[in-house]
Amino acid sequence: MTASWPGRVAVAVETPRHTSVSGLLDYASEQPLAPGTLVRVPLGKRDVPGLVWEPGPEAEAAPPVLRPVTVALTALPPMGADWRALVAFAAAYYQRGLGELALAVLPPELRKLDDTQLARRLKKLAGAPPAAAAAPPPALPELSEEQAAALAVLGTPEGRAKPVLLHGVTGSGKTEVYLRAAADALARGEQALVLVPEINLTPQLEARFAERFPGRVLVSLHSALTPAQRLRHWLQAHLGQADLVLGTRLAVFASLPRLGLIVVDEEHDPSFKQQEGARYSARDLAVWRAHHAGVPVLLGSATPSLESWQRVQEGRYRRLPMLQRIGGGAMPRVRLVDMNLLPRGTQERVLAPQLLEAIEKRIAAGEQSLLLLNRRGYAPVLHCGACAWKSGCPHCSAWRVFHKLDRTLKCHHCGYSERVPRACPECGNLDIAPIGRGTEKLQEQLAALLPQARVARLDADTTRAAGSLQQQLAEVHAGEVDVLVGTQMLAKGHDFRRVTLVAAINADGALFSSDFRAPERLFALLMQAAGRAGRDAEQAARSEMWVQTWSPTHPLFAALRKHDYDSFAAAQLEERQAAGLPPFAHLALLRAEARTAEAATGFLHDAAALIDAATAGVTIYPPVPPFVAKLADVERMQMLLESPSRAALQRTLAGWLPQLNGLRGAHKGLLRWAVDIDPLAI
DNA sequence: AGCACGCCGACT
DNA sequence: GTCGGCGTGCTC
Repeated sequence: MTASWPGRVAVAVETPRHTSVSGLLDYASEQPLAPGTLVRVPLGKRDVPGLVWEPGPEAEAAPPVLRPVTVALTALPPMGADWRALVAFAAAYYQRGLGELALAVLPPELRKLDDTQLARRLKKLAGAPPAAAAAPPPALPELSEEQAAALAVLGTPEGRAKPVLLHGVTGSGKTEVYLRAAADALARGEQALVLVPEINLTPQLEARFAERFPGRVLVSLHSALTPAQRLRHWLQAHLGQADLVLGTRLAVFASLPRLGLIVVDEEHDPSFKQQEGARYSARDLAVWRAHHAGVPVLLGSATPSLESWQRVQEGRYRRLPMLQRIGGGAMPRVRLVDMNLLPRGTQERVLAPQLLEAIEKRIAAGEQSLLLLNRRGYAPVLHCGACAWKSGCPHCSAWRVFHKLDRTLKCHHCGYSERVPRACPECGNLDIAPIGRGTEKLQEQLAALLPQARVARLDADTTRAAGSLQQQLAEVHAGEVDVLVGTQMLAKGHDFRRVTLVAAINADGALFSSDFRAPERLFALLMQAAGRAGRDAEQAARSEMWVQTWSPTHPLFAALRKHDYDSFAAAQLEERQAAGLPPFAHLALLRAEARTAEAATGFLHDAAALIDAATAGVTIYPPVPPFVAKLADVERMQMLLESPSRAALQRTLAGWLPQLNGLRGAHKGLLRWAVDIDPLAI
């Protein structure tokens, strides 16, 4: 709490919200400091970074004596009012400390510099020429009817008054619409912000923007940049030098003094939700930011999130359909393989014979096949036939995965890794066997089944080294690969011209998950995967999407066959409404971590007891363990809160979370807790 | 979250 | 005799 006072400034300081010290702290300052100024202030024995903020409501008891601001970094232009509003909104909505969030979304390098170092960097940036001599503007491709129609709508003020959902199938040319919309913003002298779900997707989009806008300053913002690059790009955006900012979810917090357009590509992608710390949704914040700044926001997807889809139904978003592929190519034909019909004992070992045959035909024709299996490693678990030992992780409630190439057992959750034992560690039996299969094994099997083919694998293990993803993709593009095996990272965005067959090897996993969003995610993934085939219109007619499934009668597959997102979405929304789930209800998840499950559960129970659920208009569910209950020797439990009213849920949380502090002492072994607003997985 | 203070076990 | 374990408390 703080009051306006001569010589006094309110500062948002990096302190977690669940401590008594939260919100704004007061400091003395001789010179008046504008809100948004970066400062360092004393806190206890430390010097911590902070941001000057506008004073909050009057405090009844101001501290008797104020400590002075240590230093103000006045070389850096203060963070603007729009940026502060965004951060303040996000902190309140996601229930985090203002200063904690504000400083977490600034480039980490910024806090290390003093004012003179900062001034030097800024001077260097100001001196840099604004990009090389303008290359000739490229010839613009002719627009399809749907692209032209979408742009016509976007060109009118009414068309931009609401968030726009660009519902475009893979290959329909959404990117061209982004480019034209960005061109409009640039022509108005404004900046465009383009968000993509994954770092992997930035280079190709960056290339297209760079080609289209020669002479304009384009910067990227994502966590794979070096600290110095990230600071430089961030500063270029903050100073208004960058015209185009392209980045992953963290870029939604970029400081953009001339913001004129926000694009969220693949808006349905779960990667837009931060899964640690402040668990914000960059897509939702993008919509808020655009609305607050009065600029258009463009959400693009072939399979929109049901949240966005429902908003279209309610008339809050405008949908612009783009359902034709450029060049008139058809979507690939979907072929289901009923795994129940395969001979017993063969299902786990090989692909369905008809799929194998189809792949062989592609190889003979010089075309490529893409096989998706969402499991890294050779086998998800090792098993001893004699004593039933399995390769569990000693630190997590999960199996350690057998990686054959480097002969290790690796936990994909905590990273614990050991050499594969020669014999069962329990009983000494030499006959320990892998169960199930991952991408390594699939690649091995394919190589044996298709000795004439060049079989490559692309997953997080093969792309660990910097640049290796781009290099492997280049090999695929160059036609040096016949069959490409990989995880879902293959399904996203990459434009494979020679691929005419895509197969999901084990599509079902998600269907049996307890997560209510599993069908939505699976449908999106399969549609996206299908979009990888037949990007070349000439081949589109012959291209196929194969799905191996144990539940061929699931309605999801019927919709997939027809590439019918609309009916799938309608059916899902009906189920969600009946069950009182998002987007018809709002969720928050309180997660607790402790030495023992009992401590975590006890804390959650006590926390629940603080709320009068009936009066609050909120339903509180009993604590349950998450999918991986123990992670790195920490036991975890979570408790779901649900309300049909977002406001009621927000009100409850705001009053409740500060009280949880007082519960800490009563639960021995409780390590920490956190709330996740609008959780994606429950 | 840091970083202190503070009170009990095995080491040079 | 100290070094150090982490419990509890404070930070404008």
